[in-house]
Amino acid sequence: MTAPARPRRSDATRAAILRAARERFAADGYERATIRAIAADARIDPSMVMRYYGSKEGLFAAAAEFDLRLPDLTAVPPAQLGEALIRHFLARWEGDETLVALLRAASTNPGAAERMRGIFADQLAAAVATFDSEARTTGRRAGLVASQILGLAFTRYIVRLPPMVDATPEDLVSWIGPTLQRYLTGRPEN
Amino acid sequence: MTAPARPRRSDATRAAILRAARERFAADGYERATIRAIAADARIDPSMVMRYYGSKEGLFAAAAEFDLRLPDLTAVPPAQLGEALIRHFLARWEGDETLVALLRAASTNPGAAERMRGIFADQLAAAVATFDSEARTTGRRAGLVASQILGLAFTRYIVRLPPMVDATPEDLVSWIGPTLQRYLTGRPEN
DNA sequence: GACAGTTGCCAACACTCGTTGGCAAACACT
DNA sequence: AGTGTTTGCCAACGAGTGTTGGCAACTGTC
Repeated sequence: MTAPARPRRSDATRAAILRAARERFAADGYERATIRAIAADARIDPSMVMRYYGSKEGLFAAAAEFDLRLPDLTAVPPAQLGEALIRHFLARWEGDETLVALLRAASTNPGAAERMRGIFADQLAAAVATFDSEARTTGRRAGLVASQILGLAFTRYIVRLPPMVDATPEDLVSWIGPTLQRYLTGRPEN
Repeated sequence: MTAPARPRRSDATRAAILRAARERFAADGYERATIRAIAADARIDPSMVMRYYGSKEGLFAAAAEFDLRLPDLTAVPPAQLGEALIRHFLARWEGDETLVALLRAASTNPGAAERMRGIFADQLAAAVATFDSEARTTGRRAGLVASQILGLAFTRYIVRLPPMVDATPEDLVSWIGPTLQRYLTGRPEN
């Protein structure tokens, strides 16, 4: 349908806009991140943003494209699933501010919340399903993992609770890894 | 300092504004909740909001006043601390939308984030300190508890992940109670 | 009944926002 | 060289924001 992706001269501008948008959305949330500010960061005119992305919603949709890049969990020893997951998420959060942008925006923007639901329903639940075949419990396990992962991100990157900001990745792995492990493979009330 | 709180005829109006503000802040977040919309809900003129609360920030500060009302944890058997806490939080979330308002606003409003830090640093950490005297670990335990509690609220009330919305309170107690228990009394890597 | 204080509404200000249309320069291609 | 397309900027529109000042109606007190 779309053109065969012939490189355009404006690709650099498009990328600059996207980079600035991710920064602003991550720092300020959806409504406080203005098109004008994003354009200023990218050193172009606000109208260019509209031409290339149609609207603010369109820009956000493009900027919030995200892949959790979950590893193949069937290759992980079952007893180390929790540790592997928390390590993966920590690395993914710190290296890419897209998830922080999505997290901040999801609080106030329905579209962002919908996207967040999609990511955790599709990608995370799918990964859990590779080793937990019981369809009824898969969703719950994925939801519980999401609650702890997003709570970690929320307290560490958004609210910036001092104890969570100061904790080293290893601290977090040793405390939260077992939690995820139980959510993934345990039974309640044990 | 302030007058001896003689009842004013406008107290009902003040209360109506506050109630409408909490609803709007909880539903829409800080920036999307407009003074005009809040005033319309309270069936008064927007200028009244300014007269009684000074500014939008002042209104939010008044609307986000919140007490976790944590019980005396020294009266709880040590082995049931986690369960007691998750039960208390679930009841507190569901019965009062102030915390949802604060949670939503904290994503984008620095003042709200500061308030959230204060609540969890002062009230929660203080409660943990009543049975964990080791000052160095108290903050960490409180932070971990906050991460799971806020993650639960975020996924259940804000993003509305289906598995977390559908879970009954008892489901959540049986899964998350043990997590809090370990954060409160356990050691890492067990 | 006169009068100060309170309660409420109306109209407007100054500003910012997303968004649009037009125009000039740079480019690509023949 | 000439033509159509792409890239970029400028100026502006219309809507919505928090906020302000003034004015009418009501309340309570002497």
